[in-house]
Amino acid sequence: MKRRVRIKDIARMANVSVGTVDRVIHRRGEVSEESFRKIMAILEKTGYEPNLIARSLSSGKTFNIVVLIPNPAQDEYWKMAEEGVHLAEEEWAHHRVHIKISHFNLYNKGSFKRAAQSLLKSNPDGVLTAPIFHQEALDFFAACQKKKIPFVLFNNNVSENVGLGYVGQDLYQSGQVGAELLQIDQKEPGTYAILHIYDDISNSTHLKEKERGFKDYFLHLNGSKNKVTSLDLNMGHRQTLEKDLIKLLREKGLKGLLVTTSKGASVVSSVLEKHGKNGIRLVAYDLLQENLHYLKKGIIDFLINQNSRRQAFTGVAQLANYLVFKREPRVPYLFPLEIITRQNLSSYLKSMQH
Amino acid sequence: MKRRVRIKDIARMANVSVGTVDRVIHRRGEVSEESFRKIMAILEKTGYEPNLIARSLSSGKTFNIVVLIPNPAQDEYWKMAEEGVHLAEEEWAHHRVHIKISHFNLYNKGSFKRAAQSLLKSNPDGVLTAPIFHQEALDFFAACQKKKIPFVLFNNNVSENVGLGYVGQDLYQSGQVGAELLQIDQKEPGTYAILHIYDDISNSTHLKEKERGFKDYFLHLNGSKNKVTSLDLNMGHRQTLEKDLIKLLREKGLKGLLVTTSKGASVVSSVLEKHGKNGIRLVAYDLLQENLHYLKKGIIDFLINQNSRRQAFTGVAQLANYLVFKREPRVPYLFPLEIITRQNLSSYLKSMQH
DNA sequence: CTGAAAGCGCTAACAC
DNA sequence: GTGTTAGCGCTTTCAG
Repeated sequence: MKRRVRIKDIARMANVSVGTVDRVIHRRGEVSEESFRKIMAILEKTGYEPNLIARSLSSGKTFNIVVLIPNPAQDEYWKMAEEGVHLAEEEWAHHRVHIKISHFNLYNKGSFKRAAQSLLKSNPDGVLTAPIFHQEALDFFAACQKKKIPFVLFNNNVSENVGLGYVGQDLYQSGQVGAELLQIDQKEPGTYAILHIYDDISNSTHLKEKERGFKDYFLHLNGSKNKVTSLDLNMGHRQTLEKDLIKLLREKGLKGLLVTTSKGASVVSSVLEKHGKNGIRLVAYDLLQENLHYLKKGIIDFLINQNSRRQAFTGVAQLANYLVFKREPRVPYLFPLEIITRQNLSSYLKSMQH
Repeated sequence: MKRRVRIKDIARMANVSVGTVDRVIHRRGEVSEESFRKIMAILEKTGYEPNLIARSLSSGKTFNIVVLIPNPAQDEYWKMAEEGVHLAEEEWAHHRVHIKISHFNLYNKGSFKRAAQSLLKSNPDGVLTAPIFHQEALDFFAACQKKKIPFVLFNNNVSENVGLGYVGQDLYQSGQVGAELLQIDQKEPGTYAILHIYDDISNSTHLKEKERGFKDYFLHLNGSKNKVTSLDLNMGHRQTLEKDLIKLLREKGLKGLLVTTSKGASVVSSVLEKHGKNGIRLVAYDLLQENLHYLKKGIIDFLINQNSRRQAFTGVAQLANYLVFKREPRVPYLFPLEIITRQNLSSYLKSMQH
């Protein structure tokens, strides 16, 4: 059980001081050609690996990370994300990583812009955010770049991502999985709908990504004669929403619905429950309380778990690893598309306790 | 951004030295009533949290963990488990945790006993193992207890578990999920079979747990007129195996098969492929190469991912956390029952790269 | 009972 | 260019 080689060991072997070794390890220059070569050789030969724990302890740096996410009071999904941030906060506190959470209104681009503005003023060492508003996010990222503030995205990606990375699911594939779950074992062709249900305004560039996957799935299904539609519904106008929904449900041959927003599932579920399920399959997103309720009841057939909690946790970890240990995140950090049924639900709930 | 309070701060506030503070923190005694009280009060008030990183760095202790698992050459499932161990090894090396892997023959109780014996002689600080052989495992655990060696189980639990904890899935529930996946959207009652397929000998107390869940699922299905059977097949006798299998496949009304061993899936798949799938649903375990092949081909309909890699990784982590940071593992550490389909498979493969 | 001091492995400021 | 040294926060030994 031979111990790891330390800087001190390298120094002795090279007949130099630890200071010099440190300089070549960090390529800080001010080292003679000769020493550099010799030390590098020994580093190689011994397979030196720095003790990152000691490094972080000694460096004495502190880091401020800002997490910019929707207000958790508006949405259980974002509440779970915030929990993940708090978990990460505890974990990284030992490394002097401090986290500040900044909220914006999920349905108000202006609030995002304002929050982003004041965030920039505080000159954080890193930023984690969910780029819900496409254009506004791009502007923000440009500002971050100018100020050389590293940033990580989660929940949804933007194709122009120039940050440190993305943590989350492949939304296109997510749409495909949703489609598959609706279509499994359906013998007859029929109608399948993808529903975007939001509050107030649509901010849905990333929901369209799910829609693409959804539609492509049916397109590539060999010889399928299915009809595929999409529908945008506003939770703000509950009356119209229900009317539109019921109209859809009445359509003959309707086989399945995929609801893209985690919040929208309960609305659809309640209507479907009143109207009668009639074998119409329903797939939705995330382990929100209401969704669990309808899953257990059999109104929702499958949930796809986006795990905002772990996404946020991982997002912070990516950033902190970069700052503290200079570990460049491998991009993107893709999450599995977890399928939740009535039977495996409890195993997911239990595993979330960790 | 006020910094965390350190031992040094506490000491100053209490007008004592850091040594004394350390003594009360660790209840090492040799401290006057008065000092103890005063320091405790300050500890409380300031909400002192030790810096575990610094603690581990300073303590200078090294730990030897032995991982006792089946030979990875025998089985891809165990190969993945070993990968997880290696990952954990890297991660914990900074904390002076050394890991030694010891193999036994998956089909030979004697080899387990021997490996366990010699393991005990090395007096490790902790043990992680998969208790494949029930009775032998119990004997081994008793020995560990006597020598006060903490141990963690993974892959399958034993009800008499007196160790530090269990890392893995709930096998009873696993059987239920398997049953559900076979039964989803089946309109007519029919026959469902659970197959235990092993090499040489059966070591299957834990497979029976899956069987219990499987059977109970159908039992509790309201008003179901399904027939449920179980079958033990020996891969060593390929001829008999195929004959028995084909006999089963010919049974009228056969709707679905659950294969409990990850290795068995490919055998059943190949037979099913030759014989014709005829709408017989097949559910199996784990992301083995061959299983992926048959999943993509549509022979296997669903896989349940046991994630031996992450199980082993987590098992080591539980043990290391206990040894290094004295963190008592919350028991048991249950893993989700992940459902893999053709569409979400790639998301799992990608997410495994982390 | 208590304090002082050395040291874990590494960084960084400061001499020479 | 290079070596020395003082920490980072905590543990542990050794005087007293």
